[in-house]
Amino acid sequence: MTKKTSTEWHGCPIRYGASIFGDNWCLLILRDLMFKGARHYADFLNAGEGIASNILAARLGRLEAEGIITKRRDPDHGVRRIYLLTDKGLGLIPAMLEIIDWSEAWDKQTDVPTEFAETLRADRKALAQKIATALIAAR
Amino acid sequence: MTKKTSTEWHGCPIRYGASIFGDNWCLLILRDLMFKGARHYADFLNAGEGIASNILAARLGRLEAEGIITKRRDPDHGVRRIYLLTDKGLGLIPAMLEIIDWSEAWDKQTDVPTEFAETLRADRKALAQKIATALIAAR
DNA sequence: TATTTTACTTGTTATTTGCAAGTTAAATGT
DNA sequence: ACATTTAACTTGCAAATAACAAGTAAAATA
Repeated sequence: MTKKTSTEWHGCPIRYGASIFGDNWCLLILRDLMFKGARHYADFLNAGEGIASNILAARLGRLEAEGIITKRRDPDHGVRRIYLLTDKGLGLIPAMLEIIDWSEAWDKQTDVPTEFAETLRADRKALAQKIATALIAAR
Repeated sequence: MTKKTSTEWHGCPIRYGASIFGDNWCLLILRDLMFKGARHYADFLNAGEGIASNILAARLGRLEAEGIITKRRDPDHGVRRIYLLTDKGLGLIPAMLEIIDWSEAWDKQTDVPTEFAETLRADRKALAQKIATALIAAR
């Protein structure tokens, strides 16, 4: 990737979106934050995807730098840090839901829980809102 | 990434979606196919992002292997190949629109044409359908 | 005060990317 | 008919990134 920093970079929404979505590990971290209740470093490490510790640190740093997540001390356990989605991060929920819907539709091995799939089909916007509300409440 | 090919891989829609969305170049190729009328190898090469020829070939191969695009001879010019989105590929339009909307909302440098942005806000589903229909007609 | 928990770093090796140049097949020009 | 050009790749190599194993530091717990 060269210095497209002047013309194309600025202005293209996919180009910008790709800076977060165009990364395997970022997507999985966001998934864990949105749908699996992950909050701590160890939650991501042990999510079962086999991310390496240094890569995880790098990605969390990138997401934080982009303003998609925040890091704070865990009041219950000072050495722990809690990672949370910012409003900007919550804004990615609809895109994630579309990906889920697409995978469910086209990948035979994908298996979304029936209730989730139904709610998704019935009213995406409402589901996105519901998930966001729950995550905000858990802040 | 280790051999999660057996357990987690199967079943998780984000994990599957990440195989396409979790790649910078795939996203940009899809963008060019959906919104920029790209059809030939050279169109992607010269899209202004600076993708290397070998990487482009690898990504087109991956997308084809995943059933997201098809490759065919250009009847007007036998050495040329035409790359087209399959129905599965068209199914990614809604997810792309969400990413566009998100970037427009959160990135200051992103600048989506007003008309497009308005249509997007007004009725995403209709816009997705309209784009898909146009692409099918151009097949 | 010694051990453990938790979030990282560091060093090394393997894999992937990016770049420059080359190859092949079909079209076009002379 | 033959040489040149066009278009889609391939190949080889250097540079960047990721994966793996191990280690460190600060706060909690025993």
